[in-house]
Amino acid sequence: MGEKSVQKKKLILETARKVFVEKGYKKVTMKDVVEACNISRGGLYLYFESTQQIFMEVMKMESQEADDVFSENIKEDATASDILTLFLQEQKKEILRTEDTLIQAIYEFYFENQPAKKDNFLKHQFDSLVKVLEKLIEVGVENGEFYCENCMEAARNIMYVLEGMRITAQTIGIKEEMVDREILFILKSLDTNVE
Amino acid sequence: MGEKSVQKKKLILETARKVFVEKGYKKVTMKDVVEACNISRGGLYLYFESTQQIFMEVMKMESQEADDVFSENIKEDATASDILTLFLQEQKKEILRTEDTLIQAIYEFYFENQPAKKDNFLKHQFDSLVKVLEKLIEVGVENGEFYCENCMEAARNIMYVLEGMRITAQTIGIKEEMVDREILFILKSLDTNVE
Amino acid sequence: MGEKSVQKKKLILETARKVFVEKGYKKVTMKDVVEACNISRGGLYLYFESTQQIFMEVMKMESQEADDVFSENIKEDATASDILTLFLQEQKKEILRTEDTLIQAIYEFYFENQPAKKDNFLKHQFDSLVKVLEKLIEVGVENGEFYCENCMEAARNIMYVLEGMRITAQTIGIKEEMVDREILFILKSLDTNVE
Amino acid sequence: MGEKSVQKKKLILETARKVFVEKGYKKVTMKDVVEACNISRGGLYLYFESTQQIFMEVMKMESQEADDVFSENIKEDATASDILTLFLQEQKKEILRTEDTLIQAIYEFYFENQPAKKDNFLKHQFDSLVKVLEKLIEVGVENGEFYCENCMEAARNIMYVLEGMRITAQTIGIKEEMVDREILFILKSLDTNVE
DNA sequence: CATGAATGAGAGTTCATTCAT
DNA sequence: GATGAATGAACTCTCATTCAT
Repeated sequence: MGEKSVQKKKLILETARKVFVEKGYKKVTMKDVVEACNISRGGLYLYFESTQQIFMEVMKMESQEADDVFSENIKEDATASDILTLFLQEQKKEILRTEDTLIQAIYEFYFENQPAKKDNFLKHQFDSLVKVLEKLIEVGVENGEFYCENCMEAARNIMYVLEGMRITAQTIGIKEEMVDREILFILKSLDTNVE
Repeated sequence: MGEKSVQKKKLILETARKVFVEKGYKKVTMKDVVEACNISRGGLYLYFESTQQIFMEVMKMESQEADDVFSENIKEDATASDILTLFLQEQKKEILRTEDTLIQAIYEFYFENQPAKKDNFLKHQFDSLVKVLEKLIEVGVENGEFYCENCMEAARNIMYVLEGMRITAQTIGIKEEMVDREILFILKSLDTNVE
Repeated sequence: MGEKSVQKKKLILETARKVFVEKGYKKVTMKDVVEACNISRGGLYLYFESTQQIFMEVMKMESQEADDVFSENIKEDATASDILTLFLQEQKKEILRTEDTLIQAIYEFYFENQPAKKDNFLKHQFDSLVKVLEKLIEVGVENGEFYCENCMEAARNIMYVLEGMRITAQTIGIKEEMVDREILFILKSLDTNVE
Repeated sequence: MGEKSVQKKKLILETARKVFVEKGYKKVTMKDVVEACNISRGGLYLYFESTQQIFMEVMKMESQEADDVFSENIKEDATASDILTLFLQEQKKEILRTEDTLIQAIYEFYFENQPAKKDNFLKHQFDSLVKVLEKLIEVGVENGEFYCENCMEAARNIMYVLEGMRITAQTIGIKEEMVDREILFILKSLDTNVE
């Protein structure tokens, strides 16, 4: 595949992403993508053979781009507490974002294409965030920033709370105030001196 | 609509439920329901005019049936701690159940049919469970069974954790062990004397 | 068929008439009639087996009722000219009436159920009106009221003009002014002293 | 749409025309057209989205083709009388033609799609023929070919007579002899020296 | 590589007609 | 007689997918 093809493929993925953001996963048809991309019906099939394949590549692209945003914002002299707060603020943003987000499409995708598959992007992300949090809490405890009786469980618990808010935001809606209360609750449970 | 019709309608709903369990919400067609019910194409339209309508009635039926299961199991002399434990065990069962559950379909439905509608069954259920938990914790604290610094937030936090596990179970999978750990974490955070 | 049945049949026909007035002939379904009549689906079939049959009976009913309206309005001492004028005014009313008229339905019916059938209600009506006009003109000529070079043809010609206006009114519309001009044209051609 | 598509579109219109000739307007379904054209179900939708659209284009095609037929037959040295006679002969042919004519379908179409719309093909045709006749009679009178007391009304009157015969032919039938008599009647009323 | 016309399977929906009650 | 539930044929419309150019 030449340079040009790579460009085109990328263009298709970026346009398709918008379609998935708009319509979720299941509802999207090859026709939708073709029309959004302004390419020919047959043309799309040269690059992708199903919406499933397209979506998987969209997610891959998405995760590559998103990975670094968080780490970029960490200052050199940041404390564990700083980093955790920053992380939770990022999560809050994502939870409350209702536009330009693939989250519904991703959930839908994993409903259809059941768990346990090796390249479960969602699982990978979840697990790696758990690890980051565990490390962070460990460091925070060592520094005396945090105090917790069940530190080992805290990281995973935080992730479930975040997931819970994420799905709640998508289905029954959630107010910013509620997200803030939960973040505070999390920080307090680590015995930080938040007010 | 006579007595017989009511029977048939119920039969359709029960059969349709199975279809939704199997295929989720969006994928289900009127044809699917027709075939599962072994009725004629036109026959279904005598009772329902869309899969959306069918699904909403299935949810209503489901919630009516489910409502009492929990309360039936509460013993006369149960402590707040007993009841909370029972509640969490019920939730655990639901979270881990991957067969015969409407959960994916419900999420899908609410992706498609956005929040804020008065008859948002999911929201109603969430809110009422929050209230139940709040009351329970309040009673538990009064009895000296629970101790917590942020009692007011605990109820809602528990719900988000449960929601988080529920969606996690559906998308990336969750092991029983993990659910147990979270339940324990919750109980410990209320300072019960769980070991 | 008992007295009661006769009543019911008449009720159906009257209601069905409204439906035909509203929707024309071809578009009307048995279902439409059933719903308009507030009777059961099966019930209608006890009396009629198709919309065609219903429509034919509606037309029969219609023609029976309409027959005498014209003759009732003729005064004892009316001249041929008076009667012709009265007739043309009646026709004008019918041509301009766009509500509560079966005319479109009737045309549609005869498009579908081709000419020459014995009981062609439209043909019968046309022919009898031609005869009435012929007689009228004959009398008028004898009385010296009318003068015409081609009297024998005049009657039929008038009928075609009226038919032409009738269909024009239904398809491309016609203004009252135009109808008046044609009526005047007809009267002048009979050399009446119309101004 | 390429050259080839234009060809195919035309082919569809020509085939569809036959279907409308055969079945009228309302009764024709997209399926009928698909089957008559020997194309695929979906194929037709690439070109047209409803029978209404198809029919309107069929009428447009028809009128374009018909426009010139009349004018082509007019000789250089034709008198007004010649032209009028030619015109009436053409009309006679059309009135008596019961095969291969769209007339019923057109009436049906305009029953359904009521008057006053700008692109009312029937109205346009009627009005322009009135004008042609008016001009013709004017010229004829100037030349001394015609004599008439109500020349201004004659043109429109002729059109109504023709329309009347046209609809009569379609509903209750008309014999050639009758058409001839009316044509003669018209010519005589213009005081031409017809025998 | 790219196009877009063409196909045909399949979903939604409506109704004439029947038939057990 | 009367009902209305049930059936199944027929129609509309949409798309994934192919293929000649």
